[in-house]
Amino acid sequence: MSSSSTAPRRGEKTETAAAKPPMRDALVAAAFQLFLERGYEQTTVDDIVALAGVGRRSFFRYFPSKEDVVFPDHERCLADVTEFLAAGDDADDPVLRVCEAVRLVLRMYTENPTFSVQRYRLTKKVPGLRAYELSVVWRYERAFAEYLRRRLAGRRDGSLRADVIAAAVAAAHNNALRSWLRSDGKGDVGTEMDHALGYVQSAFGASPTPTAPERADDSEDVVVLVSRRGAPLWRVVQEIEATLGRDPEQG
Amino acid sequence: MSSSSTAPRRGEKTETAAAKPPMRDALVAAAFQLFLERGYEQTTVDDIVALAGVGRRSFFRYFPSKEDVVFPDHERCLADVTEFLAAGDDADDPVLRVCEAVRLVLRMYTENPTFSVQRYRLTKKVPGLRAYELSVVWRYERAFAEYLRRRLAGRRDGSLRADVIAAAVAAAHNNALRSWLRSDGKGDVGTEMDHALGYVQSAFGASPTPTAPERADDSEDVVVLVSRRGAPLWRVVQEIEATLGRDPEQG
DNA sequence: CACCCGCAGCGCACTGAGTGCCATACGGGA
DNA sequence: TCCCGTATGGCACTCAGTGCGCTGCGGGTG
Repeated sequence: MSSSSTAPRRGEKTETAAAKPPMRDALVAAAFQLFLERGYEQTTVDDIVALAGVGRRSFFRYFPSKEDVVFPDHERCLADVTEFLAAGDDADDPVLRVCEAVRLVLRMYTENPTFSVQRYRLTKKVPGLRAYELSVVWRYERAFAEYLRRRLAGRRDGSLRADVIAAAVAAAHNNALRSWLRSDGKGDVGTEMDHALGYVQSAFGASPTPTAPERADDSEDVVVLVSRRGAPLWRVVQEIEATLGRDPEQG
Repeated sequence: MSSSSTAPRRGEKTETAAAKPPMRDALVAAAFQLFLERGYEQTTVDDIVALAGVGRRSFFRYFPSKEDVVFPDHERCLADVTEFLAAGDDADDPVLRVCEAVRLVLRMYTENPTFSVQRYRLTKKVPGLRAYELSVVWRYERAFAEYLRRRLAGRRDGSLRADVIAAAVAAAHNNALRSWLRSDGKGDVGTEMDHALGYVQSAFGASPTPTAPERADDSEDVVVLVSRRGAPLWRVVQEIEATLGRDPEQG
């Protein structure tokens, strides 16, 4: 399932090579085998440890709860995302930085398509797992929001913008990811993700292709604005600010 | 706490007036009393039913889980929101409709400020409750997204837009609500919520004050657009479409 | 070599949430 | 008076999760 697909039998000491934590992987493999053939709720932790040939207590040393075994790599991924955001340069666009960060999450899914699809089917059926996945996804969103809050600190509505943009990016990611998972991992997620994130960026006024400004010519910024009938002046101003993604008092 | 603040003693039959489900309210009151004085995890269901003077089995007849007693009115509110969205006219702006719907949720909080603030403090401290609240909030977001998906069906990126806008509206709501809850329920949530939702509307191209177009003069629509250096033509077109909130092939 | 120490896993017993089943009490209608 | 539907209480059970102490192994040190 995840790297080591066969559960090493108990008693084998120091496997030939690979698998740093054999026990952990064995538990994940055993758990998914049972989840897929009987269902999540019909599988007890005792069943899992019996199949894996380990003690019950060991399960809870590797996974704080039964739900955690379904998301064995999110903890690591969240750390990667946090680190990536912390290492960012203050020069680059915050929204783009978050969009790049969310691709790290996508990569975690695409690295193991069959595993991801199986998990998706599982979480779709079991309400408890859906709720748990929600709390997992929420932590990514919090990481995005906190990063944006730092970067937008001092700007008008910085906190609000941070929350909304983080939510929008996460939603776009989930939309593209779910579409890919529904199609059993076939198709080009990357392009779909780019498209979804491009929509978010356009909504929040970041240039859509910054890292590779396709066919950048030498034209200056052109300001055009859409105002509806009856929109008061302050709204027009706010619209410009929102589109520019910055406040008048700050560069 | 919620309507009936004192727990009716067991044995009293058919209270004088008010309180349709006395048992339910008594359980909520007893639960919060204990949660506040000992903490959530330090309170067992047995403690709650003992204080309320009812049988343990009755607790789980009214609340599917211990967590549910913390959010006693969300089920009703979710039904209200769903009904409100279903009853919508096809003429009005979908984004605005969702913004109105989210105000129903806000109202549920503001109807009982002290209760809401207490619950906020509780959920902030207890990770399990935060996770549960997440799944509750997620159901509102799903209701928004499904409504938007229906309304945006056929338009380009309809599903994507629905998800992203729903997430943005929910995030704006949460931002304003949390700010209000942090300040112990003081201050004008309504205005803050309007401001937050206005930001979302401006980002997704809805006119910010549609129900009351303040100072509507007779000016025609003016199209202005912000294009960055190097943005290709298709991006400019997409920007216009996004700002207008509709597709060229549709009205 | 003997000793000690730390780590990884194991076993056991316990708490507490959640469920199924049945008994009971109340109230209304035939 | 009997019957029946509903609301509640009580009991026993499963299972997730925890605390504690035991064991065995490997590695360092005298």
